[in-house]
Amino acid sequence: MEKVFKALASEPRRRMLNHLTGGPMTVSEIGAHFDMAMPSISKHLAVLKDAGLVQEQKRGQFVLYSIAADHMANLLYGFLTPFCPEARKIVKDRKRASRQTGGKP
Amino acid sequence: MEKVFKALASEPRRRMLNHLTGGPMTVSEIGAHFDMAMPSISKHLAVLKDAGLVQEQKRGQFVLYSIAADHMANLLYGFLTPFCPEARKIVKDRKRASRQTGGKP
DNA sequence: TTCTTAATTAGGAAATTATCTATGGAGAAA
DNA sequence: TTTCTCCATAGATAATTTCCTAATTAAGAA
Repeated sequence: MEKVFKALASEPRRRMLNHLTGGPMTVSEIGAHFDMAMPSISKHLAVLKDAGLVQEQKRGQFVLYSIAADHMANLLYGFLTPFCPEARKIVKDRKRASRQTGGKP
Repeated sequence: MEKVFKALASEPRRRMLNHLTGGPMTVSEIGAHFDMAMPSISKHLAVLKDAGLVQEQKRGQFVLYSIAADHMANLLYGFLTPFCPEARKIVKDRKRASRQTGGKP
């Protein structure tokens, strides 16, 4: 949770996640939406990856990043469980759905 | 969202929220669970309050803090909506339930 | 091979955050 | 009133985060 919330505690990183909802993107494509040097983009993506919020996939000389929306949802629902009883049910339902669609529970 | 995630990006603050699930507590009561000077406790609570994750209530010379679990859940479900379609339904259901129980939508 | 593009790593400056001690203020108790 | 308790604020310092430029690695293209 530490890494997750630290990763989300940055506006550029949250914007990157939003961009990635449109599908996988290369580092340059993502960077095109930001007024920031490329190494900074790369580092932000590394933080998101370290938190498990995105995945990377090398494609020749490119690196494609994609969002790990399911994992992010599981983490946040899990965090909410102690505070919000309904979250427990959501987590359970998600696990069941995941089993049926082939994800490991 | 910036303030919320920055507030949650701290282990002591997340622990404080967990302690508060047991009900309202004074600053000293909360601080008793931490090896930290009182002003630091006070500051962490101020950060949580600024993010809307707790409420404070003065009681004589004491200050009672309590968790704003509903607000926290609404914020996180709202954040998840663009990434996780089911979150939208949850937000909608919560709004409906809130209207029925007297919360303003 | 040599050149170009894509991305990361390295190093350092500036801003933010966390923590402490010391102090201040408001309410209860003596 | 004076004193004590609870809590917040102020100021200083150490640690962390963010961002840049420069250099490096890796893959394609010429």
